[in-house]
Amino acid sequence: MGEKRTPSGFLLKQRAFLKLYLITLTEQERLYGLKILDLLRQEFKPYGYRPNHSEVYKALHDLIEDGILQQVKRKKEGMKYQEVVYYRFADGGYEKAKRYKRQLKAELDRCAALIRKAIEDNFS
Amino acid sequence: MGEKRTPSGFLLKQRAFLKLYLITLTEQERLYGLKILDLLRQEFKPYGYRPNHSEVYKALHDLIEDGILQQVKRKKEGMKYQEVVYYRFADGGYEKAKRYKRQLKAELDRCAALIRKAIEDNFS
DNA sequence: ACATGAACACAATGTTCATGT
DNA sequence: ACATGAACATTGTGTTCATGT
Repeated sequence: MGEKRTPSGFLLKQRAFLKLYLITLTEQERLYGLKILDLLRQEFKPYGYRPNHSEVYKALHDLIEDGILQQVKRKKEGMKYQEVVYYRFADGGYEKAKRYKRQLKAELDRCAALIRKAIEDNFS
Repeated sequence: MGEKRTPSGFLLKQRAFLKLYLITLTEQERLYGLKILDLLRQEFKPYGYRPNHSEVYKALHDLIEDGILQQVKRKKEGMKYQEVVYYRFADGGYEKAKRYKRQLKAELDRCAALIRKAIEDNFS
């Protein structure tokens, strides 16, 4: 019945990948949802990856649920009325963020190794 | 509405990854479904990846639909009665296989680059 | 028990709709 | 038009069931 589904451990999921970037972006500059989306699309364009807006929002919401980020509603630069949602680390969130990043580093290394192996095994 | 779903172009899918290995295994040794599964699980164990039997069968069936492989039902080594399903390249399948592998090589290179970038962007 | 395969169920993620500025 | 978010739909994949040796 309500059994857990055990992942097979293939490559990391897009959601986790985005969460990692969102944490790093929060460490660096203050941005809001759609601006982040623009930025990521530009960054990844040469890599053929174009995330969509929902994934970014869902990743942000995940990070809130994880207790890592919190929202800050602010007036958009220059705009009088339009309010947008910026993010900063929640109380104790920075520690959690560092832990999450450590995990993801291991995951990325694992994925890199898996792909390297596939290239060796199939193209040598 | 029967609209197509455009993939965002994140990492490659498990199915494609397995199809690549199945082609290469077909070039090398004659194996059947569950033996292939055993082999792959052993190979990937150090990488934390453990495919399940359904994915392997689905990948094999995909390759048949693609016109790349065909089934050969044969008695299992030593066994008198048990028939198992081996695979070989279908007519013209080897050419298709080479084309598929070329594509996958590009995909794997792309994924490797994406992961390398993520490591640089988030851990430097 | 091993082997193959289909059916089913849940998870990941892309698309559309709703709401407001 | 931009921005946020939820709802919905489809794909990807893990689990279970069916059938036969």
